[in-house]
Order: sequence, then C-alpha cells, then structure tokens
Amino acid sequence: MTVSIKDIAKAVNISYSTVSRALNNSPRVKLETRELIQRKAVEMGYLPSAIARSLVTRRTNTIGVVVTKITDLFFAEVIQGIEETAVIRGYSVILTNSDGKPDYELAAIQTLRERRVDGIILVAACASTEAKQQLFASPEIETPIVIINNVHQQHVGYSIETDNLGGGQVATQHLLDLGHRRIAYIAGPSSEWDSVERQQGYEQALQAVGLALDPALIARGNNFAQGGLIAMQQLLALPDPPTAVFCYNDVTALGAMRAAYAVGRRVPQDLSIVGFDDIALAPYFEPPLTTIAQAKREMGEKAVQTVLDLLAGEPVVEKWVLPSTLIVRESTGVFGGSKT
Amino acid sequence: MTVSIKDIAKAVNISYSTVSRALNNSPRVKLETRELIQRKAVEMGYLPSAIARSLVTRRTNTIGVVVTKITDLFFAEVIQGIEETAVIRGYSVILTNSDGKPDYELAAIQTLRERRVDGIILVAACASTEAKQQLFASPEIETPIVIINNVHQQHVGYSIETDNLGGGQVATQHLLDLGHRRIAYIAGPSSEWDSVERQQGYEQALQAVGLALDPALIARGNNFAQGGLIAMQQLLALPDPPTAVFCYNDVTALGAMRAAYAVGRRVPQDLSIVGFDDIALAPYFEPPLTTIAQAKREMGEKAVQTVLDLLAGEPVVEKWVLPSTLIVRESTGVFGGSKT
DNA sequence: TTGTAAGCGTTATCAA
DNA sequence: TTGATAACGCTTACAA
Repeated sequence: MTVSIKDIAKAVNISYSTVSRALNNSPRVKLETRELIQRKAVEMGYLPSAIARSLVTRRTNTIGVVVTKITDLFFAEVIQGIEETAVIRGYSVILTNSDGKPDYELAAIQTLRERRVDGIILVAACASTEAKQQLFASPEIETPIVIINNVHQQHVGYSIETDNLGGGQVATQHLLDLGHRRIAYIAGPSSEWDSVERQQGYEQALQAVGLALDPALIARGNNFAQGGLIAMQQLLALPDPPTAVFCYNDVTALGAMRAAYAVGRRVPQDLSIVGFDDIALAPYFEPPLTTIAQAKREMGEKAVQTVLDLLAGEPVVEKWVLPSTLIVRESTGVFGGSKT
Repeated sequence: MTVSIKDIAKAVNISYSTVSRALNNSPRVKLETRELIQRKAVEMGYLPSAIARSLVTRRTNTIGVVVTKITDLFFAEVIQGIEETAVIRGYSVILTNSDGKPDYELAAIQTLRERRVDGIILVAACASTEAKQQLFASPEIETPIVIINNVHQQHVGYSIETDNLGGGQVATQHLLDLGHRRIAYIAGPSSEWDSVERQQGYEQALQAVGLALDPALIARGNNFAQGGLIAMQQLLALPDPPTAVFCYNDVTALGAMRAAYAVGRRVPQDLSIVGFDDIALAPYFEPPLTTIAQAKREMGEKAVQTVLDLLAGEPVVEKWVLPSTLIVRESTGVFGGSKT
C-alpha cells in the first residue's frame, strides 16, 4: 500500500539508489531523470519513511521533552518555545508528562532513548541529583540532555535557569521601596530549588535594609492557586499580618489574592502582591499582577539550541542563567495606601 | 557504541534470533537461556531500538497531535488527557503546533505521516473542510485521524466535540433565570464554529422566552483575554448596555471582567458574566467565574481511544458529543443585585 | 528449543 | 551519471 522508493524505481525503470539520490536532490543525478523521478514520486503519492531513514542515518531529528505538568502555564510557554525552534530547525518534539514523579521521569527518558531521540530536554527535572548525575555520566553519553529549571540545588550537566535569586531580590526591593516592612513570602513546594532561591533573594533584600527575618512570614504554598489561597489565609490570621506578599509564582499569587478578597482585604490598598513568571493572563488578573517575568520562550529556544550544538560537537555554555525582570502593574501600592 | 541484539548474541554465544525472542519474553525459549540473555542484556546496558523494531512491525506506537496553540489552557488540558491515556496504552505523543494556520497544520500532518505515526489527533483542526475531506478520503487511509473540536461546521471523519449549543443555552438560561433581559454574547474568532454554536444556543434560549435578538449585543472577541476586554468596552459604551454577558470562553470572560472593573462596574452586582471551558484558574478569578465546563480530559481520552480502536479495526462512533455542564460560581447574580 | 535467513525502507560505498 | 550491494537493528517465518 505505502509506496516505497523501490516502487518508484520499478515504475520508471531506474535503480532505486538513483531514485534515492534524485529524491534527495543530489547533484549526482542528471537533471531530467531527477525531474522525472520527482514527478513520478508525487504522482504515486510517495511519502518517505523517516523510520527507515533514521535507521541508517542514526538520526531521528526528534527531541524528547519531559515536563512535570503540561497544564502549567509557565511550562506551556517554555514548551511552545521548544516546539517552535525545534520545528524551524527541522526537528519534531516528543512530549511526555512526568507528573512530577521522579520514577515517571526516568521511565520517560528511557522510552525516549529507545525511540532514539537525538536529544532530551527536561523541563523542571525532578529526578534525584544522583539519578541525574548518572544520566550525564553514563557510558552511553550519546543522547545529550539539557535541563530547564532543575528542581534541585546541585548543578549537573547542561542547564537553563532563571535568575531566581535576583528576581526575589528585585521583587522584595520593589515592596520595600513602596514602604512595606512586613513582607511575607509564600513559597512553592519545599522540594523545588527555584523557590528556595527566590526566598534567598527575598531574605537578602530584607537583610540589606537591616530588617530581621520573621519566620512567621514564610508560608508554604504549592504549584497551584489553592496553595496560595491557604497560605494567605494563614498569613492573614497572624496577629501582625503582612502588608505585602511576594509569591512563588503567579498562580500562587492568584490564590493569595482570592484569599484576601474573601475576607474583604483589597489589593493593593490593604495588601500588595507580587508574583513570579508573568504568565499571559497576569495582566488580566484583578488587579493586574505585578510580577517578575521569566524569559519563558527563550528558555525553550536556548535549550533546543544547546541540544543541537551538543549534537554538532560545538562548544556550549554549561549553564545559562537568564535574567528575570520586574513588571510593575497594579497589585502593588505604597504602604498605607488604604488610608488615601 | 550502542549495544545491539547481535552484540548480546555474540556475548552469550547464541543466535541473535533467540536473543530477540528472549528479550520479548517469548515462551519459545528455554527459561534458563532466557534469563541468561536478559541478565546479560541489562549488564551490557542494552536499549532496544524502537526505530528498527518499527521498521519491521510497521507500528511506531506513536500518536501525532497537532494543536493550534499549546499555551491555551483549554487545549493544554485536552493534551494532558491525550498524553496520559496514550502513555498508559504504550504510546508516545509527538506534539506540533499549527499556530492556527491551515498550511502549518497540513505540513505538520505531512511530517507526522513521514514519521509513520500510528494515528493523528487534530486539536481544533483549522484546515479547510475540503483539505480535511481529502485527508480522510485519500487513498492512503492508513493513518487514522481524529478531530477534537473541528473549527468548521461541516463534519468530516471522526470527531470529538462538546455540546456547544446546549452549553450556550444553559449559560443563557442561567442568566435569564437570574432576571436578566439584556444579555450580550462576546463571540470568539469568526472562523470558529464552536463560537457560532454557542451563539446559536444563546439565541435559542433568548427566543424561547420571547426575547428579540439585539445585534448590538453581539460583540466579537478572539481567543485571548484582550479580545474580551475590547469587546466589553464596546458593549459598555452602548446607550443601553447589557446587564449580563455570556462569553465565548473563560479567558474572554477574564478580559471582559477587566474591562468592567476598569470603568468601575462590579461583577456580579452591576454585571453578570458567564464563561466557557472551566479552566483550572476559573475558580480563582475575581470573582470566581460562573462557567460552562467542558470535559477536557475526556476529550483527549476519547480521541486516543478512537484512534486505537480504528487501528484495531474495531467499530467506533463517528462523532462524540460530550456534555457541557453549568458551574455556578460568583460572577453571576440576580438582575438589579447592585441595589441590594 | 534454537538457528538460518529474509525483509522492513532507506542511505551510502563502491564500481561501472 | 548510474547501478549493485551492503548495511542499519530488529522481527519472523521456516528449518533444524
């Protein structure tokens, strides 16, 4: 049923090796036979088999991506960046979901390797550091692996990160500049290193102006709005609640705002909120969210580029740290703004 | 470098066909040699080549997905449904982005076919109806194609849809029940048939209670919050503005709410809003959004199931229409609620 | 229970 | 400029 190179060869009565050359536009075949063959190919509805080609070229032109959660808006934008640059470079993307489970992640990598993907990109790699080290150190270093947003502290292999520390500092500094002194941090999952780094930035900013750290002002959220909501409820129940909150990410911030509104606190008059990520919906939150933007698409782009460079044997930078930038919108206001 | 079945054969001094059988747990090989071979395989770090296997089995255990926009929360959840059920069934997913461009979509399908995916799922297929008909009618009907949310009216091939008409009716009826009489509809892109169907549901609900349709109450948005925002501004500028708005989707609703807030209108006291989709963030909007839920994951599941059934030659239903259900939250209130 | 050999659809290396 | 032919790594009759 599927027409192959041999069928075409038979149809035009030429050896199939010549057909192969003609189809690949090799200059080593006479123009007119080349055209004849190509015409016949489309006429017969020929579709080359990438599978067969891969077997001999040992390249699949495929990049495997494993992500912890596809529906996370931040990841979705990173993946978009990956997919777009991959396609431009002639690669396809195999996407798998690890659901944040290290063993799923490892299993997914295994599957991708069986499929002989040319490279693997881990978005928010959650496998243990040892497991990751093994991935990179293994004798079959064949498949390049690049990590976007390592979940753990220790750096292994090639990675693309955001300047979380700087982002945390800038966010906190912004709140300090507005006159806030009781500033809380709603963290992400305890396991995530990016949350720790953002918290470190927060702490450094506070200490830089001589403010003592109050452990009561650190609440733990998760990767969902619900986590931000609950954390915020706890903060608001404090005897001396914060007047401003820096959140692990935008979704957390959304949950936090919801909790504030639910008890009649207004943002930013009564409470200032800063997020992280700058997801596409952030400008439409009520009020539009002040946040720290990550270079989401660029992360995807850089990851693909790194994989391709690795494949080409070109020099690559081991660890990219992309800048995070403050985007001031309306969820932050001067301390005491409610009195105005 | 990569160890193959032959390397193992050599290592244990057994023919490689036996090795193949042993690795596939064929009962046709003595238990002890099977164990010997399997032990040796892991010892040598053998990773089967899915490529080589596919070449002979003519199955890649791969499903190609082409989606118009990965970062759309609705699509992301559908894709999650696809990916999860695919993995469970032993399939991998190749994801491509069409960016809503028909020619990209067709090109993506072409690529997927070259990769010999076992089936293709089009999420919000945007190619022209003729192009789609050709896809289904083509002589090489080999690769099953299933469409989730056809963008056009005409039904072709196999598809999974949501009950858009019913959803539009229920949403509008909900607003009517609350006493609203001037109800607007903010549509999606004019090209999208689902928006047309939702609008039809809206119109039917109005007509059922004897209300005349006012063309001024139909505004056009797009797939982004910004479209909802602009459309809402237009509606609010009307001499006799609506007291309630049914929106093409949740993101549109978010933009609409933003526009309302920006001019001091409160939701739901001054204006009731209903969305469509029930994306994960909808409960955290300010106020939490009343909306029509689509069975997003199920759509993905059903699509994969249909592809697999088609592959197995089993009977499949040509067109699934999944129910849409009203989720009442806080963005809708009784007409005149602002006076309370 | 094991081995031999053909073949999947290409590319690539030689010769001609 | 073209043609044989050998891979690529596997599955699968068919034989032994």
